[in-house]
Amino acid sequence: MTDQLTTELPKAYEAHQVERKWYDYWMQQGYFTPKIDPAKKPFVIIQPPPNITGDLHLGHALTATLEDIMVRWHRMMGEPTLWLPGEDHAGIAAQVVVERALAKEGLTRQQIGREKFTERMWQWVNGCRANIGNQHKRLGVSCDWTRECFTLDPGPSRAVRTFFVRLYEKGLIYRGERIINWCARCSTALSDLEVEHEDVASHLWHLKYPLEDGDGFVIVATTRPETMLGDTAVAVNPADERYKGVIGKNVRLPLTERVIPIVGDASVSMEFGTGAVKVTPAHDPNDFETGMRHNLPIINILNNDVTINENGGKFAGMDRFAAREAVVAELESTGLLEKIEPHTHAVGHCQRCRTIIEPIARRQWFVKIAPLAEPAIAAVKDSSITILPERFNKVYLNWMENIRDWCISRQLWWGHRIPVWYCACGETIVAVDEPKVCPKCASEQLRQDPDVLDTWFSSGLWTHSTLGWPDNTPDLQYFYPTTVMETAYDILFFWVARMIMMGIENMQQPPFRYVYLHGLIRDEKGEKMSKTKGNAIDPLEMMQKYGTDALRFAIISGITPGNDSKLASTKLEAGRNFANKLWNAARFVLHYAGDSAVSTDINAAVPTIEDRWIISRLNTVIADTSVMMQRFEFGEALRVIHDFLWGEYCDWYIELSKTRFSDQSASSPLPVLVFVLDTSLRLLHPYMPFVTEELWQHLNKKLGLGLGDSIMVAPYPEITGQSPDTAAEGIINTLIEIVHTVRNTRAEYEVEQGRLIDASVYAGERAALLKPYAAALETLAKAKIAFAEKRDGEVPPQSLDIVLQSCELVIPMESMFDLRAEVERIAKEMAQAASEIERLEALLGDESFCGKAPAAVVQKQREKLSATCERLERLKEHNARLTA
RNA sequence: GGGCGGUUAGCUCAGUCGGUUAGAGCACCUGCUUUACACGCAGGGGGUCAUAGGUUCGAGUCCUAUACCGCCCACCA
Repeated sequence: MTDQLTTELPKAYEAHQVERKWYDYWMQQGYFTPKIDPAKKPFVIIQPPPNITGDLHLGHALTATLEDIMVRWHRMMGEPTLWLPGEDHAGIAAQVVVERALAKEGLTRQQIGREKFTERMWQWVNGCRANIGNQHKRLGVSCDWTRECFTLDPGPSRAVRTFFVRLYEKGLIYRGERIINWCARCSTALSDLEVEHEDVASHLWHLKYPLEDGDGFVIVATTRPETMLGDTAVAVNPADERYKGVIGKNVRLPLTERVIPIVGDASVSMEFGTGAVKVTPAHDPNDFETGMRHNLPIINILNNDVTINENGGKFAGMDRFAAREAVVAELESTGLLEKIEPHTHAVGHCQRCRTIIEPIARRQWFVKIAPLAEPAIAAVKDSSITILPERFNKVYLNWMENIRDWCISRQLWWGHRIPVWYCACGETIVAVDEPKVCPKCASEQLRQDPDVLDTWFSSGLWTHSTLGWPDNTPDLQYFYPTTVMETAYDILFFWVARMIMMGIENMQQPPFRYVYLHGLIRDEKGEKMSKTKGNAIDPLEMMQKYGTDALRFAIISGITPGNDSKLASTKLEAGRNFANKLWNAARFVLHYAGDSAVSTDINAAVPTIEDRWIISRLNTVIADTSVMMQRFEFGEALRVIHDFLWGEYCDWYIELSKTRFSDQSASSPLPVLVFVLDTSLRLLHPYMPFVTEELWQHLNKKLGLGLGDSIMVAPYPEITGQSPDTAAEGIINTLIEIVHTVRNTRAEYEVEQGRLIDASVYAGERAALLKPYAAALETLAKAKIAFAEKRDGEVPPQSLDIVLQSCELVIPMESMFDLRAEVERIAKEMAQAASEIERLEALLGDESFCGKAPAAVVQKQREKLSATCERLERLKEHNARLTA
């Protein structure tokens, strides 16, 4: 250990000089890996695996810090603590990143082919994972790197295939033609969650469809006129009087001249548009359902690149939006466009590339989710899982209770390949391991489904696939279910909900006890940070500039569960300043301790009142922060520790200790100074691991405390002795009040800095206990104070008599300044002020001045007058007190 | 259309079970080369807790409306 510590502490804390050193030390010692102890209940967090799409951002830093706080705290409490790190292959998001890199070389993934593309993906993964790992390490995360996982590792991949096969065998995975969300840019289907709706100002086109029998028109309203090329019916509400007679008749669909029926369907709203709706089963989820009910044909009019296909007749080959214009133009020229109304509606966009989504009926793989949702709903309702903050219960339940089947197949090249093989004989084989021959016809010509699974399909298994599932490993037995799932609220549905469903399905019990949802970090203006907007704050830069502990302080302080926060540089400065404050407090202690060993047995000597006070306060802080941390109120707990260390330990206890050091006869404050510092450092360690370790090691080593090898495995503080010590707190509060009052008075009366003020304090039975602090008061308040129980007789003339909460303070004014000189000075100043007022009044009474001078100048003189009048009043009051 | 959150000092935010005089950081003003720290010390100014009602001995906190800001969900074309 000796070589780890510099002998002389520099004047300011230099974060980057100590951080790397301690992280390496912790790693070498193997502190991050828990020991399985069947007698103890473990504390477990599975880290939300960052996407391998680039650098870590502040959101990751927040996640990592919150989890590290919990993990370090529980580890110090002696619980076997596992924090399991990993990374997510991130399906579409990562594929987009590499496709962009390819595009810079003028290539597309199609040009290089699936195999080469996958190779490129793996190259990217290897670089990116190493990078993410290093960035996490800089943040100080104490996770168990020996158990690090990647979603595409063999273990988790087998878990994915196993889960797929089991669900398929239970009939909960099926393949079918349904309306899916198609992204033309990504060329894949997406789940409903991956579509982001955004209001777009558009139009409602009213189209005239001629009745086949030549007797007028039915007018339909649509926001996507080009889809009329795929219409296979018109629907009206059977209760709608306007359309009573037309149900069962046919219309001639313009442009295509197909004859399609008019059907009655109760789902049609009579209030919206014209009450008649065109039915396009291939391109609208509603219409798809209507089509099923009425047995309508499904005519898909779009190619994968969302150009119109051969079903669109002469519009074939046109882009969807060009086709829209062309269709409208042609309808207009044939008199079949009734009108165009402005209309704002929500349009779906691809979450990853912002391309407008097209609903298309396609054959895809789906999870029948309602049976999985049912126990997941129950788990939250019966509080097997507690979601924090509580309000997200409602959000969760509302989504789960209205959940729709989940489209899990993606037409991508990056991800877990769907474990399904097809044989030319028509057989479909669903298996965990690749089949060699067709079980039906023994053919070896098997073709695997080309699609991959939604990336969240594997993420959902993460709580148990990382622990060895489907094998019943010792890790799985011991660490499942995990304790806390800590993540941002924006992936409640994507991830948390699915983990709950899959965890219960596979393990028969929920995957975690608590869900703690944190908010998003925004920039100084409150805007969401993003690389494209250029307002993203890079956590690495911040750590470089302010230190890791300062960054951790900045992102934790002032936050509350589930609420967004803003990060400004002032917060980072506050964190850095706090680290430096601690650093110097420790320097003070170490300086006075010298090189000799110090006892921290605070019961060895008779404690002074301030000793009892600081220990009582420390105990209260331990008790309060313990409750707060159990409630996940880390921002508040950090503030309490900060305020104690700065506002009580440094401002008062250290200041009081100075007089004890200078007084040979006084008892040494060192045992308590060291005890409280050691305890506070341990209390703070989960929040600011580096500076606390560095200082604790100095204390431990230099003072020969024998506390252990590292603060991170030292015990988390617990209350010692009786608490609170109200008697001691009362005395010290009185002392503090006296100091504040004298300082206020000094400032108010503009007493010169060095002048020693005389005062008497009448404090009842506390007087005797306060007396020993007379020397301290001379330093802290620059006042020579005589203590007595109570005042006998009147307050002497020309004295201030100040009644405080717990005592009375009398200050003869002649001790603050030379009375006669002060009276003279006041008289002179009063005369000056009076003549100034006279002059100003005359000036302002002069009509020619007020009339001709610029308004601003007049105003200025008026302000000067009122200020001088106020000053004169104050001088008069002062004078009255002096001559009373 | 449904749901949620926010509104507290100039700024960013805390505020626990409803309980004395509503807090912090930053900014601002005044004064300090006090031998741990100027990344500091001491002192100071600054609040109708969005608005209107209500419950209560007592409301920033609970209830009911309203306004503004933000977010989530949603297949009326």
